[in-house]
Amino acid sequence: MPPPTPGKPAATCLARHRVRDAIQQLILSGEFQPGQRLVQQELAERFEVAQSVIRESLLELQFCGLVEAVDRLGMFVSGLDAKGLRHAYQIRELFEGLAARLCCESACRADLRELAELARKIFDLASRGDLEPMSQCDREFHFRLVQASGNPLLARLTEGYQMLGMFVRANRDPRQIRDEHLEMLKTIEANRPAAAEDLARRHVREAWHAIEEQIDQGTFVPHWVGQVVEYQAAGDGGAKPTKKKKPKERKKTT
Amino acid sequence: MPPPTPGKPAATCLARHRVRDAIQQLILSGEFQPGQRLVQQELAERFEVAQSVIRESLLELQFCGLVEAVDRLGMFVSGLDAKGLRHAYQIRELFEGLAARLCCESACRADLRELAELARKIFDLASRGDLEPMSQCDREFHFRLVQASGNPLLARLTEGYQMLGMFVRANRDPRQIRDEHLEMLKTIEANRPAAAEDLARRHVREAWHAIEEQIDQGTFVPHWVGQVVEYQAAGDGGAKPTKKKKPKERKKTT
DNA sequence: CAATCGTTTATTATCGATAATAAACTATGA
DNA sequence: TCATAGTTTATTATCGATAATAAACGATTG
Repeated sequence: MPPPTPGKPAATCLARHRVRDAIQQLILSGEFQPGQRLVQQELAERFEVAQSVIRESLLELQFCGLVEAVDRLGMFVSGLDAKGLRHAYQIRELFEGLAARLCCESACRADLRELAELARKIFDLASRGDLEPMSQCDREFHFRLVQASGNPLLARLTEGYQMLGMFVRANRDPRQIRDEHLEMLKTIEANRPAAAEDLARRHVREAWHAIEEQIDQGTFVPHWVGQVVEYQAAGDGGAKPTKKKKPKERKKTT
Repeated sequence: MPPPTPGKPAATCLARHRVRDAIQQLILSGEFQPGQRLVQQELAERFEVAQSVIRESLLELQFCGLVEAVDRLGMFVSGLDAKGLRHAYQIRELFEGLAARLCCESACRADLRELAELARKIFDLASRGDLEPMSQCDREFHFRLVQASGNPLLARLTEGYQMLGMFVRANRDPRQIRDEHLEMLKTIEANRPAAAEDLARRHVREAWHAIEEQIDQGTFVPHWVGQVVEYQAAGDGGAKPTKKKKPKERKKTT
């Protein structure tokens, strides 16, 4: 007769997931910088779990694209270079376009209303200069969009992989962003799939152009940006043992 | 002074990867059927590694989309239903289209020559009725295409996730497949990105239609098909604890 | 001073054992 | 017979320890 052990929180989430989310948070918040090495033992002590739990969490994050693993060498916070971002945006453009198109037949009124609400909120926050909440809202807008698309694989890929580029902030006119969002929604509501797809793709392209400009001007900060959204998804990934990573920053013999 | 231990194979690959590939093979070959439970202990004995190694391998495969995990319950070979396949093909269409488009500026002559070679080989094999090698060749064709696109993220997503749909066989006229492949290549060679993208997308749509027809007729076998290609990539993924899975097939008390 | 080789150390990869949990089973009572 | 509660068992999740490995260090020699 095993009593429910009243002292413990029943139905607790897997430690692996808890730690995964926490580390993700740390990466997105900037506390863990791109390129930084993630030492398993250190993290294990920090989160008070065994090293193997950290391993598994990092594996999940690897597949999210937030960390990269090199066999026998370690795991590192993924870097963010211009080329990688361009590639990510090429794909994001497809995803958002497909999402918008599919939404024409899948999104319900409630979804659209909520999306419009978010579009306005993004504008409000931007007007007030609250950049961080604005970014978060913007991400949520796009997450909701793919969720409303009715293609779970699309949602999983977008959320799971985070599409890398979703976590950098494009420096654009908030008014324009809002208008693009709203027009997209209007087109979806009008049930014009081709037009909606086109608008969504254009929207992503505009974002990319803004980021590209920042990169060219040297004003781009190669940082993950944002807080973890409430979503529930993860990993994938794969080991690319061929890729070499700077193994530096190893402790000296104290 | 640790001598190189001459008895052991130096620079051996991670056990995790070895096992991952082996299990993938077993799934694709059909020995492990969709829906089947993957018991860690069992696999650990079979591959002569610790259970934790199996865990990590399965995690990787989960992110590939080949297995699904349910927290505290186990891992199962992914199922293949009509809806899931449709969603996969929606995305595959985008990916192949983008790949073809990008190839116009990225693919070198050698790539194109090799692709043309493969296109012919696919036809030859199909003519002889060698369906399995044919499927493998076809997959290789599409893998090479995304690799030649010059967008590594695209390649990783396509290969890593295997795009699910890439591992079912569409029942089509081999001649038509060949012609579509070759026309696509010709368009790439002629540097007509928009046309190439369009052709690639159409090609995927055709494949999907063939599969859809098979499904409607009830002649579709819900099986993973194929052998592992030599690629090196992996998962992502994420746990979706909400999803319920048949926990059945548990051993009786012997 | 530069290059090479062995030693040390930090770190990952793997292992075997234990704790936690969910399903299967069994007994009990209406 | 059916439902329900307790027990057992199969299995996963976690832990702590060990083996394997790659970088850092240090001495030795040209």
